[in-house]
Formats: sequence, C-alpha cells, structure tokens
Amino acid sequence: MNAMSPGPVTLQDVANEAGVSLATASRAFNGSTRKVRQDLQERVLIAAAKLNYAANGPAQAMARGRTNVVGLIVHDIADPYFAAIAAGVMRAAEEAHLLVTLGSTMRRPERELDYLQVLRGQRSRAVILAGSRVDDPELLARLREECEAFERAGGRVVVISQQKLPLDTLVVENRSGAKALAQQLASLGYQRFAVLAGPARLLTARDRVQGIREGLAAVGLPAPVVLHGAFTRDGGHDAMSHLLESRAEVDCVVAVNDVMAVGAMAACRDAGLHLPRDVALAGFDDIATLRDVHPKLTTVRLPLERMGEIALELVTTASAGGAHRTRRIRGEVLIRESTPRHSAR
Amino acid sequence: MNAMSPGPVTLQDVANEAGVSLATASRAFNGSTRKVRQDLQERVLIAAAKLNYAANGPAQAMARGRTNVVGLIVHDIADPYFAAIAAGVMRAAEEAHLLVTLGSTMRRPERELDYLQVLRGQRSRAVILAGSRVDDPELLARLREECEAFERAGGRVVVISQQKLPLDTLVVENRSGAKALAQQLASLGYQRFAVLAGPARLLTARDRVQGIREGLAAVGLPAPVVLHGAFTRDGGHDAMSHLLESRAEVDCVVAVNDVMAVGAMAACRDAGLHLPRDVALAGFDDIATLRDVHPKLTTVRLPLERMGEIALELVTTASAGGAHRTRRIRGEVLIRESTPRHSAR
DNA sequence: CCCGGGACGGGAAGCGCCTTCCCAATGCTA
DNA sequence: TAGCATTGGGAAGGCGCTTCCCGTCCCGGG
Repeated sequence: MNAMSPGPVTLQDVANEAGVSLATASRAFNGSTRKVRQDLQERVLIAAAKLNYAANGPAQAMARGRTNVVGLIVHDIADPYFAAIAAGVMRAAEEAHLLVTLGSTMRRPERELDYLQVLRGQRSRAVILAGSRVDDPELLARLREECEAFERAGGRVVVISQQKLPLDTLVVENRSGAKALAQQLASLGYQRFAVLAGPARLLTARDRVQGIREGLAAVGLPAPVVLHGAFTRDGGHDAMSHLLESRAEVDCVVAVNDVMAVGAMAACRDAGLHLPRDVALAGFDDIATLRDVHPKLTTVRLPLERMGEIALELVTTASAGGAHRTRRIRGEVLIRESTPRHSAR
Repeated sequence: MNAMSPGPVTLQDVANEAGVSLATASRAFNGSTRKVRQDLQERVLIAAAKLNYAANGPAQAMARGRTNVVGLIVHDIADPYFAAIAAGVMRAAEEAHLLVTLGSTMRRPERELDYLQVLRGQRSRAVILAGSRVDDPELLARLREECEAFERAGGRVVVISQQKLPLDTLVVENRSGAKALAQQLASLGYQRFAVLAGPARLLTARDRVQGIREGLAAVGLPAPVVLHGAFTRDGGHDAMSHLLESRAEVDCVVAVNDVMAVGAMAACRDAGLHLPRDVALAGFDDIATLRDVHPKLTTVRLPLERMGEIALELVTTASAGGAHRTRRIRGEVLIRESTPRHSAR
C-alpha cells in the first residue's frame, strides 16, 4: 500500500503511521503487563491493517527467545493414520494460534533425530513425535539425548505411541486393544489365526501382535501364525500372499493395521478367495477412508484426530512440576462384516 | 554437553571450543566468498558436533532476511488427495534442505489469506497453495493482493490447480481428463450418466463436471444428471442417495473424486444395489489407499506425489525473468472393474 | 496548594547471527 | 627483497522486535 520504505512493512512503519512510538505499537499488539490507551491501540491496529502489516516472525522469535511453531514428526504423511493425526493437530494448532512444521521421516527412524535438531535450532516451542518407537536401544539413547537437548533449549516434547522416554506421552493401548479384538474374534468361533505383522522392530506392530497372542492364549486357543511385512498396503499384500502360498490352515487373519488389511484383502482376491466366506480378516486403526471397503472391515478404532488434538493440548498446557504426563488412548473393537460369526469346520 | 554458558549453545561457544574466531566459525558453516582453511573448518565442525550445536534459525533468518521454510496450504490434510501431495512436497523439501510449515484450511477458502499473511510474516521462502481455487471474484482479488504482498516480501508462490493468478502454476487438466473419461465410458456402452459433483463454487469440481459434459456431448450423448454434494465421502454418499431416491434412469455414475465415489459406493450398497451390475461407477484422482476397493474403481490417475515434488521444484528454481511458469498435469484414464463393458438395455 | 503515586508514552538496550570492513600475518612470486 | 594474494581475526553494523527503565502527566488526598 504505502511505498514509503522499501521492503516489507515493519512495526516502525506502523508506529509512524499511527503517530505513536515503536514501544507503544508493540504493546498494542501484545498487551501483556502494560496497558495502552484505547484510542492509541485502535489507531495502531488501523494503521497495521492499512499497511497490511505482518509481524516479522523471526524477529519476534529472536526477541522473545521462542517461536509459535510446533513440529510434528510423522513416519509418512501419506499414510492415513498420520494424516488423521495431523488433521487433529492442525485443528488444535489453529485454535492455539500455533504454526505447525511438518517432518516426514519416510519411515527412517534416524531421521527423527535430524528433525529434532533442526526444530531445536528453530526454537520451536514444542515437537510432537507421532510415530511408533522402534526396538533399537542405541537409537533410543540418542533420541533421549536429543529430546533432552530440545527441552534444555526451552521446548517440550510429546510422544504418541509407547512410553519409552521420560516425556509427556499419549500411550496407545495397542496391546490391550489387540487382545480384546482377538478375544472377540475367538468368541465368534474362529480358532486358527494368522497375524500379518509389521516390521519386527516397530513397537506398535509388535505390541499388537503380542496383544493378539495374549488374547488367544487367554481363551485357550493355539498361538497364531505370524508373518512379517512392511507396515503398508504392499506389506499386507505380500504377507498375505505368503500365507496363502504356505497353505496354512487358517480361518481368521488379523493384520496389524487397516492399510495392511486392505492389501491382504487384495491378495485374497488375487488368489480367487471370497471374503469373508473363505477367510475372515480384521485390521486395526479404523482408518476413515477405508470404512467403506467391502466387506466392511472389523478393526479396532483409534481416535486418531482426537489424539492429534490431545497431543497439541499437552504442548500448550504446562505440566505441573515438570512431571511427565500420560494419556492412555484405548481402542474400541468394531466387529463388522469381514468377520461374521463362524461355525467351526 | 558443555555446561559452560547457560542456555543453548551459540556460534560463539562453538568458535571458542574450536579455538577460532566467531567470523571463522560462521564462514566454516556457510562458506561465502571467503575461504576457510581445511583444518580450521574441520575443527569447527567437530566442535559443533561435540557441543551438539544447532544454529539459531530465527537469528539466521533475521540476519539473512529469509528463512528456509516453505508453507504448504491445503484444504484438509486428512484428505488423501492432499496427504499425497504433501508427501511429495516433503520428499523434495528434504532434498532441498527446506522445512515445511503446514496450513490446513479445513475447507474454508478465506483461511488461505490468513495463512498467507502469517507465512509472509515468518519470512517463508515460498508458499504452495495446493487446493482448488473457488469461484468468488472478491476472494480472488484479496488473494491476489496477499500473493503480491508475499512476493514483494521476497517470497514466491506456487499454485496447484487452476491458473487464476499470475503465479507459477501446476495446471491440473481436470477438464480434459474428465472429458476423456466420459468418452471412454461412452465407448463402453454407457448412455445415461449422472455426475456426483462437488460444491458448485469449487473450480476443480466444476471443471471435472464440465469435462464430463463435453465428453458426452462430443459423442452425441445427452447431458448428465448433476447432483451437488460436499467434496468428501459423505458428500458422495448423500448425492448418491438423492440420485437413487430420484429414481432417475442412469447406467453410469461419475463422482468428481475417488473419495466421493467410495461414499457413493456405500450408498449403493445401503440401497441393496450390486456394483457394477446395477450401476457403474467412476471416480477421479486414483487415491492410493482406495486402489483396492471392490469392485476396483475406474478413475483418472493424477500423479499426486509427483505434483508435490514439482511444486517444490518450482519453488527452489528461479523463474527466468520473473515470468510465470506453467506445468500442465494431465490425468490418465484407468478403466477398471467398476465400469465393465455395457450392453445397452 | 503541594506531594505521592499510578498510568502510560517513549528512548534505548539487547536478542544471536551474518556480513563486511579493516588490519595483521603468512607464504608465494617476480 | 619488494609486492601481492590469501586467509584469520577483531569489531561494528544491522535485521525487527520486546522490554526495561525513565520521564511526564494526571489524579486524589492531606
């Protein structure tokens, strides 16, 4: 608008336009302890609007020592699990007037360290580690160090998945959810289970397998056949194909997430099997986009968007006395068409 | 590591540790015109690693006048269309050592303006507007102004969708893609079409409807029945339900995106219809997560991840002489099981 | 009528880094 | 040996903002 000074409009420009001092203009925006007379405040805001002023974020960050940015680190933003969590984070961030910087590790756990370091440099207010931890003590140790450095720099860290670090954590109850699922499936009459497990070192996948094992054991059923595969559609497809090739006697297949389950479904169709007649199938997560697949998939619903919101809420609220807060997220078993009542053969 | 100075490690700390001056330490990281002797450079880098130094982003941004951040503004990050684009952006951003700040407008177009303003204040290097433009001249004018302000502040803007602004643009060829789809469907023997359209003001949806109209007209078929609904699963479900209630004579339904198509599929099942026997159905986008729905969905494939990558590449490469670059993204028609060859009744 | 104190505007310091100017030291070439 | 190129270091300037501190003004009570 005003071509007075070159480059972007600064607070000084706004102050000049409003006929007040720089200090007053600043206070008009961030009130805080000091009060500014009503009319001056209004003049400043009008001047800002007129000049289309946008406060310089880096300069504010510099002066305040911190930004309004929180980092969100996921394994793969194209995975609907993480996209849903991200949606929740975004919604809550908008309310809190926070900006979200996204990190997508492409499923390489070491990348979390890099993002953490960069975000520390950026003086991010906080970071949310949204993905599963992995079974790798050395990596965990390095991660702990980075998280500590991050907190020493004044940031806070929230983890969604397993409580492996002394941090605020949303503990996803994968094991008990999977156990409940297995038990309900057993009560439907299924007896010979297979599990399409994810990568062995991924704790979320492992916990779910463990839960299924426990559930079956609890009702006196034999241990399931376990096949590992990537935590993706293709991983599910491959694992299911192997299972079919092995000709194992199985009446119910549980994939450790919905995306794998859909891959498995495709593998079954490729093999000419009819679902759920020839084999029952269940997943985990209750991914919204997959609620309409046919047959409707039995799964364990996780409140993914809500989890994102909760994570951001933990970020914005102070923890009492520096204690690490824990929020348990439990899944809800949803029995649907893909696992009808089964009469033992 | 070193508890020398309080708070985070600064460049001065690194310089001290390495036994060099501040200037040399700075030069070691961002080699400028001046060269730094090999051994000194190494000492600096080693010292930095030892102290776990992370350059203060805001301070750098302040000194340099710009950040390494690009904004990505989408309509809804939970929508797999945008999640896929985001994945492409993230991949390319990692290579370019850029950070991505995510904006999710929750499908409120005005929110783009807010994000743009904030990102301008943040001195973002660039912003990618990933979603469809809307038919709203006043909003478009305000958007143009904000984009100009953004560019005046030294940033650059890339748009993915329609070329409605004088900016670098990935023009998604929705119309010709939809036209080709309609023609291929016609050649399969379908004659009475319905279109499940998105919101009337959303140009992406509108262009696709228009393309279908043109395709049908080109082969001498009557205009389709058009039903509007939200650009979501529920929108598709509702529109399909209305269509079924209307008892219109239709043999092929085209939803303007895959997510709506899946909703429509569910509505058909709810109504006891069998797909594709009772009605054929097609979508648009070829969302990865939905490639395994049954029957496999006929659609128009868009290279979504690649689009994200291209957008980021436009951001990182200078445009010759300030001209606005255009990249045409064309869709590929994929005829699958949901639209088998049809014998006219 | 005077003084104390609250309210509030404004000047200026300082946040951490990059850049650059200038000088000094070194090593090389002519 | 003189002259020059190369490179390290000290120091200053500046980025835009927040905030401390000082000074002014105004009000009410004594």
